[in-house]
Amino acid sequence: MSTSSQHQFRYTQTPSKVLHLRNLPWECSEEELKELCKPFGRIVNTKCNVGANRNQAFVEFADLNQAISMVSYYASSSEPAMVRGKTVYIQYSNRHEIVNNKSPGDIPGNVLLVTIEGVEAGDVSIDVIHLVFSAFGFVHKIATFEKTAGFQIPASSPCWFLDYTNPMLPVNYTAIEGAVQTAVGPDGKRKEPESNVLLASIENMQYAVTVDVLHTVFSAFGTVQKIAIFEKNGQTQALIQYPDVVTAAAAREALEGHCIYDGGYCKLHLSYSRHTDLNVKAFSDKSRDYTVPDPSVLAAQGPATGWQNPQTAPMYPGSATAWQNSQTQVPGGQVPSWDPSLQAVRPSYVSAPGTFPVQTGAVPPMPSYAPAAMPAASSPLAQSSPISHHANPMGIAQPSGASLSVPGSSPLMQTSQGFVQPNARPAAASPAGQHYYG
DNA sequence: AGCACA
Repeated sequence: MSTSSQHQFRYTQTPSKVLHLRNLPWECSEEELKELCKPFGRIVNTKCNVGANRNQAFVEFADLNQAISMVSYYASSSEPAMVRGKTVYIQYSNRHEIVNNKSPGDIPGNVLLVTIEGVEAGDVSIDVIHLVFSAFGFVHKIATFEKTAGFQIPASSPCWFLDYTNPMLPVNYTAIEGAVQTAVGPDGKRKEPESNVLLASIENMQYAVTVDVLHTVFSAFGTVQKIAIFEKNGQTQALIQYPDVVTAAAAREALEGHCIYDGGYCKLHLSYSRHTDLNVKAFSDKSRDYTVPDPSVLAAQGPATGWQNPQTAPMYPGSATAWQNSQTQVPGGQVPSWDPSLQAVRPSYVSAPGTFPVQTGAVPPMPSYAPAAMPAASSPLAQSSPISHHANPMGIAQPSGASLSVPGSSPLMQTSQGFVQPNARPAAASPAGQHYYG
């Protein structure tokens, strides 16, 4: 036995600003502690619920004399110190300050642990969580998991993770899209739920696939709200957000397995993302949010009428409108306000999404616009020629305006010419929040 | 009823 432990219980302890209190009622609160001690001085710190029985505590006074006065008082008092009817024994602590080593969960930090009760798994999406907590500031990252037995997150359990801090990727979709596959992996439930957001993997990416290219390709099936491009295991992937599942399903059905360019280049493999609302930088080279009004034309467009609460809109298949499938139809009443104007730039001859001709050789009845009529650098969408597998008159213009000049490449995007004509886009007809390249 | 924290 060491001398220090012998000294631990000595009768005459050196006075300390810190008092050790024992025989407290179980889980004595800090308030109860202060009520007992504050008549003797100013309390600068406490530590409650100490010991296996959680019935000890420490109180630190601002001044040593205050601690001495308390000890002295009760040493000579006929009335012992009491809390909730229990006699409290008070001594000088053998330390001279309280160090508050709180339990991990009590340490103020920049990461909150949120427990959501009374919901089924997946009822509260990461998007909703993001929305809620964004009200108080920038949310850097979110990880969700199910706590079943124990407190550890098993490596095999689903753990949805979003990173909002990557400057290149406003959202680290790499992680979450990867998590989807492991989540539904081994137990046979590989069925991915439909989503209004498509995950596109681009194989054999011989040529650059830009946001603009993707926008053009995927706009053939409806309004593309947001796009995010990222790298995953050296492969380029992209997320394409539609307003609803129906449109996304149509696009997926039509585009799956097809190539953006002739010759098997930039082959698309499409699946459903777990996302319903992407959090992307509105104008970056790797992402685009078409629901955010282009600042350069915002003034001319008036108030934005984009999806202000987009994460809920695509959630209900019942609200899916018919116009995506029947593009000549006037949209129904539940269509957002910008939709009717969309019809103005959506020609009736664009075939239904299901028959969207990609590299299949099915040539739609499209007018042949003169490529020369198009501003050379105005838009990467500018595929004015009809479907042709023989030549790509302009190539896919890069954002810089330079042409790719890919011989023999015939991009998918040609079918989009009908409703996105850079040289004929009516300013008023462009749906609000749908300003493509201002 | 007798000293946290590492």
